[in-house]
Amino acid sequence: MSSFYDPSKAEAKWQKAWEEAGVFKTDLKKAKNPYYSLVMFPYPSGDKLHIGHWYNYAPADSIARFRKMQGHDVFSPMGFDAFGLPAENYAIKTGVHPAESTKKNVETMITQLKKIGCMYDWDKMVNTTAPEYYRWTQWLFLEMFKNKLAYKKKGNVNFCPSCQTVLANEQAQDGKCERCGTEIIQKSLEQWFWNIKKYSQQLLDGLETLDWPEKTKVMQRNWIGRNEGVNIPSRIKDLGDEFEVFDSVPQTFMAQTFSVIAPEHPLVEKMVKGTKYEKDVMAFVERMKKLKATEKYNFEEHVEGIFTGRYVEDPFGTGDLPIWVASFVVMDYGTGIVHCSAHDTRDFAFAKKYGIPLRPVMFPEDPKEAEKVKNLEVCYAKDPNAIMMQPEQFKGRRWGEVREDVIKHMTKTGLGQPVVQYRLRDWLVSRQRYWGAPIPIVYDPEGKPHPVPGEHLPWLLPTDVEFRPTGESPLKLSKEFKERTEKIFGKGWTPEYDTMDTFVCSSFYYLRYLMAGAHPHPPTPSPEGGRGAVVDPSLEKKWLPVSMYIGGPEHACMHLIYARFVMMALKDFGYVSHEEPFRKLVHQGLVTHKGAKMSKSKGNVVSPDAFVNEHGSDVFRMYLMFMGPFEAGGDWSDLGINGVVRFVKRIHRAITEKVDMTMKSDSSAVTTALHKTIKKVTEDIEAMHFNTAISALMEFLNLIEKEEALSIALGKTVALLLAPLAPHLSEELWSELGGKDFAIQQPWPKYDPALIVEATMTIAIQINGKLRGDIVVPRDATKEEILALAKENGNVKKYIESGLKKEIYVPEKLISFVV
RNA sequence: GCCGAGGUGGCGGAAUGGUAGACGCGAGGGACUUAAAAUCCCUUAUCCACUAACGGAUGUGUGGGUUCAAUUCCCACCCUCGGCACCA
Repeated sequence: MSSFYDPSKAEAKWQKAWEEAGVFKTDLKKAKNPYYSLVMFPYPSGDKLHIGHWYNYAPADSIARFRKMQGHDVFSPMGFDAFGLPAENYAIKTGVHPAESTKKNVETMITQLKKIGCMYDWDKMVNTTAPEYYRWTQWLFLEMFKNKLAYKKKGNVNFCPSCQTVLANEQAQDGKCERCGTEIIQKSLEQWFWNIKKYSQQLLDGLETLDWPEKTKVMQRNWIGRNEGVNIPSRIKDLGDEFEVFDSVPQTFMAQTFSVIAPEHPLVEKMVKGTKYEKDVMAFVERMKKLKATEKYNFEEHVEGIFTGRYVEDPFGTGDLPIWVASFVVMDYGTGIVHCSAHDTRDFAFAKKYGIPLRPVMFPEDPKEAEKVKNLEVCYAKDPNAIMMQPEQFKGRRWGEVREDVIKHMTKTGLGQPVVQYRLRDWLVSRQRYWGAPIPIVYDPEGKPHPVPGEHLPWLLPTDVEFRPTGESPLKLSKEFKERTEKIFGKGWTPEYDTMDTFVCSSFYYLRYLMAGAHPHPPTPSPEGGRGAVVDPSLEKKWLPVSMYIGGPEHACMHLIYARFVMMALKDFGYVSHEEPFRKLVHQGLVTHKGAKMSKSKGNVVSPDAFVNEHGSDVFRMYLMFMGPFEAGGDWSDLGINGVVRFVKRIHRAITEKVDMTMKSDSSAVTTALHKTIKKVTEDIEAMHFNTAISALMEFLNLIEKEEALSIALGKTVALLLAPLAPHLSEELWSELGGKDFAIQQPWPKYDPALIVEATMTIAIQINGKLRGDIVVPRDATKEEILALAKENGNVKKYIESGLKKEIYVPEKLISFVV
């Protein structure tokens, strides 16, 4: 046995050996005890793998390996979310076609990924840009269309002036483009939407069944934004138009003295047409539209409005409500028109600004404060102890307890009816970009949309286009695309020129992994055009939901909500049996450097390559895991990695030099420590506390280094304990110790609970809560014996001389004396 | 503003009511070496005392509280990070 360990040689050797033996290939059909280990698949960028990739994939692989050794049939696939803007932007700059650069990037990335040494089953790879894949992205669109969940609508949509495309609501984060950070503007465009809103309640309810981080669930709940209230039937005086108005705080409905309507509301024009208000109101509406279209709309700077001259006809018997157009009303929430009262801070401020009358209906107990409310000096809102004055039958009751009764009252008298509103908006799926899956829709000469029939799928992305961001889809520039459409459908027919949001591609990829070999690389069109089912129902039933999904928290309200929606829709369409795709979800933390997020502009990016080339994958991935708790991330240190470099060298040396074939067993102290270590490492990996699992192994190493010789059984157990964390080192030790097959194919070591009990125990002694000494006693000592021994302790003795008030014994841990 | 997570040595962190600082980095000292690297051994929260040996005080963002005992539980506040934010 050699005590010198060369990671670069050993790692290449074992990666090759694993691949040749096919140890990570999963027979999806035959598997008995399935464990689906999934990581968020990467975008194949031209850059090398960064620390974020390693920090996601390596620990995920550790868990997968751990499960495999525990007897699961682990399926751990890898693929590429390869449609998207970077390749297109690269094409604009260099003229290299996105298909070409993507293909090249995928190839380099596969080589890099293989160096991590993860247990991926490469036969099951997917690539979203392969026609065999996007055929299913298009199929999904058609299913949505067929089931009336896809529709085209004109409306104000988020537009990124830099990416020159519209964006979904989820992708406009803090008013900025999720991709490039440019401020979003509003544009009125006709776009394709998917009706995710229909699944609001189901998306909310499903969260209860999931083993996900609570903060992610909270984020999704907030994003869905369930809100209970009443809908108040209302009518415009003289015009007779009827509509409903949502009110989530119905207790104060009697206080409502005016109404506000969104500038883009279609009723506005009708209300003012031919009246003296028309010119000013429509000018205001135009100004609002322009404002939103040119800059990030800041509501605090722009609380403004204008009177329409119209009224809501006396909804509560308190008089007509003047209707104002107001900048702050959201068109997409409720009905785009709201009744306003003195008991809402924004309504109050608006009324004050324009001198609109207010009428408070509840007051604080303190007469002085109540006077202020009466005189409209302050806005009084949402105080549970407020005393109601109106309506008459609720007089004297508290605002905080009257809600349900008011709703009942309104329902009974026809003033309103209970209703639930959600903040979630429909998913805008069209993009005015080239490098995406074409929307499989064609228009007849009248402009009516028709689905592209299944036999024409994949509806190929044309190649004869120029890459120019114009705000319109580049597909318009393709001659072939137009000709193809006319040839198939007839003269005057035109294709849809927009492509799909890449989040559509990633909303079902976990199903396509199960379709073994469906996406060969490089992609080669199969004679059947990749037909079949989106997923084999028996495999879906067996392998879903995903056992463990690991990825960044930034997807909480994007990918993770879209994928859930798509799965629910597919279940309703009858293609899958589960409605939730990911049973357990874990987010990896962020690896920072010098306290800041790594970025090219800050110049603090750490590239894994130099470290991996020098020390190997095992060291690099173990250091990432050792840095801190997995879900918390950590700050990278160039020096800190030395600890793990030493650990790998030392443990290899200790095992290879000290294991003695003739030794039958180890000392009882070493055996106890070994079993304690097995227990700790098992529990810590289970809980994804990799940092403490590694410390436990380091502690154990510190102990065995002091031994003259070790048994072979101990050596083999150590090799196996290392398998999830340092898989190559583990194989090296396993084979050097004469282990059969691969370490990764062995069962996970078990500990013997009887062996972790030590013969003696150390009892700490506290006097008035302060540690004053400790005693070592035999494990079978009684409480009385221990207390007596403690009182004899030299240092303790002088404290308890002054008189003992109380003594507390915590079994096996400590004694607390109170004097 | 609202929601969530967090604040522990020089640094990364450990401990979730029971010996605070495991494990590692860094630093200081020593051994080996002609020398250096590597490796190994000792020390390492702060302050005081002692240094022949034994000790003592303070200490987990701040201020209170509960308890024999609090990093851990409760109350108030400060700070950092993440998310949401005209949603009637």
